[in-house]
Amino acid sequence: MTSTTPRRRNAAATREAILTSAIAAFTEHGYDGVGVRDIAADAGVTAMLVNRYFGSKEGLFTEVVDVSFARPTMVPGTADGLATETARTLVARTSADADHLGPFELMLKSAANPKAAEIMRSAIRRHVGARFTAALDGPDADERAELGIALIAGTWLMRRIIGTPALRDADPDLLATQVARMLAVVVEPPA
Amino acid sequence: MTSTTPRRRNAAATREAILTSAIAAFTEHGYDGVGVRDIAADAGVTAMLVNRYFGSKEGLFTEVVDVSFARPTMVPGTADGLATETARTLVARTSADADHLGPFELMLKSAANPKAAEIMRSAIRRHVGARFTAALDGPDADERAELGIALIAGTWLMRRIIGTPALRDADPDLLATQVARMLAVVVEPPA
DNA sequence: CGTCGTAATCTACAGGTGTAGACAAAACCT
DNA sequence: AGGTTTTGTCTACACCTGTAGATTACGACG
Repeated sequence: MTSTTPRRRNAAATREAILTSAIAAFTEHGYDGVGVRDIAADAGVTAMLVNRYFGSKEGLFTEVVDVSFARPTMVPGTADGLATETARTLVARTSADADHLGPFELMLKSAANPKAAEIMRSAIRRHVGARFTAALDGPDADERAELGIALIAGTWLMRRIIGTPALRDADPDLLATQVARMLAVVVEPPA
Repeated sequence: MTSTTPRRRNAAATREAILTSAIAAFTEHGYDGVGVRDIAADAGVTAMLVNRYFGSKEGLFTEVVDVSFARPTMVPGTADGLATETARTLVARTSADADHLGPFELMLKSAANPKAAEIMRSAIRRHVGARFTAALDGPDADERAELGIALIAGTWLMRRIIGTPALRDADPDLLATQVARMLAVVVEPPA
C-alpha cells in the first residue's frame, strides 16, 4: 500500500496496486517465498481479490514477469561501448547499497520453481534476450547474447544473493573492467 | 531408498541414507522445494529421524552443502588448459541428457532462501572458491576465481534451469569455445 | 532368558498454503 | 428512490509444513 489516497472502489487502481506489490514481493523473496496473503495485505486488500483479478498465484506471477522483464534494464540500445556500459551498470546495481532490484533478482529468486522457470523462459527470450540480441552484430547473436546474460546473472547471484566476499568487497572499477573484458568476448563480432 | 539390504537397526547407515537422499532431493528441488517427510520417505525412515540425527532441516542442509561442495567438480587442479577444460566439462554437464547434478544445481535451486544462501556462502568460499583460486596465478586471484564461478553458475542457470533455447540447442563445441574464451579473461594471469 | 539401551515410530500440534463459495456493500443507471 | 452490477470481504476447506513428546520394538549383553 503505497498510494496516499484511500482509494475507495476502483478496479483498475486496485489491480495495479496488487501488481505493484507482487512485483516487489516476488522480486525480493521469489515465487515460493511469498504467499498471496502477503501480497494482498501489502496492497491493502484481501487475498481473494488476487485470484479474482489474476486467476491464481501462477497467473499473477506470469503478469509480474512480463512487466518486470519488459522494462529496459542494464543493456543500452547501441553497440558502442556495450560491454563497458553494461558492466558498469551491473556493478552499480549489485553494490551493497543498491535498491533497484530488477528482473535478474526476480529470475534468480524464482528459478527453483519449475513452473516459474517455464514462465520466465519465454519472457526472457521475448524481452531481455531480444533486446540484447538486437544490439549484437555477427553470427550466433542469440547464443552470444544469452552467454552475456548468463554472465550478468551469475555475477548478480554471487555478488548480491549468495554474497561471496571477494566479489562483494571488490573494487568497483576493477570489477567492472574485468566483467567488461569478459562481456567483450561475446559482444564484439568475431573477426 | 537405494540400498538393497533392509538395514534394520544401524545408526551410521541410517544417517548416511538420510544424507544421501537429502543431497539428491535438495539438489533437484532446492531447500524450499523439499519437505523433511520427502527426504525421510526416500531414505526409508520416518521424518522424525531426520531431526534426531541432524537437529533440524537447516542442520541437515548445512551438512548436505558441505558434502556436495567438498567434492571436486568441474575445475581441474592444474592451470594448464584450465579454461578450455572447465568449459568443456561445463557444457557436458549442462547438456540435456546429463544426470550428474552437482553443487551448482544445488546452489541455484536453493539460492532463494536467505538462510540457505548464508549456509552456502561460507561453503563456497571454503571449497569451490578455494580450489579455483588455488589454480590461478597473479593478483586478485579470489576475485577472478569468483568471476569464473559466476560465469559457470550463470551458464548453468540459463542452460539447465531456465532452459533458454539458444543456449540449450547450441552446438556443444562452439559453446565450449565461447565459454573458454570468456573464462580465459580471468584465468590467464594479467600481462 | 531377561534386562537394558537405543533405534525408530506414532500421535499431535500450531501454523501456513492456495483457493472455492457465499455474503456484504458501495456505486452506477435509470 | 429503487434496482442492478460491480467491488470487496468473510468463512471455510483440505492439505502440507517443521518439530516436540511419548511410546514401541529391536538387538546385544550379562
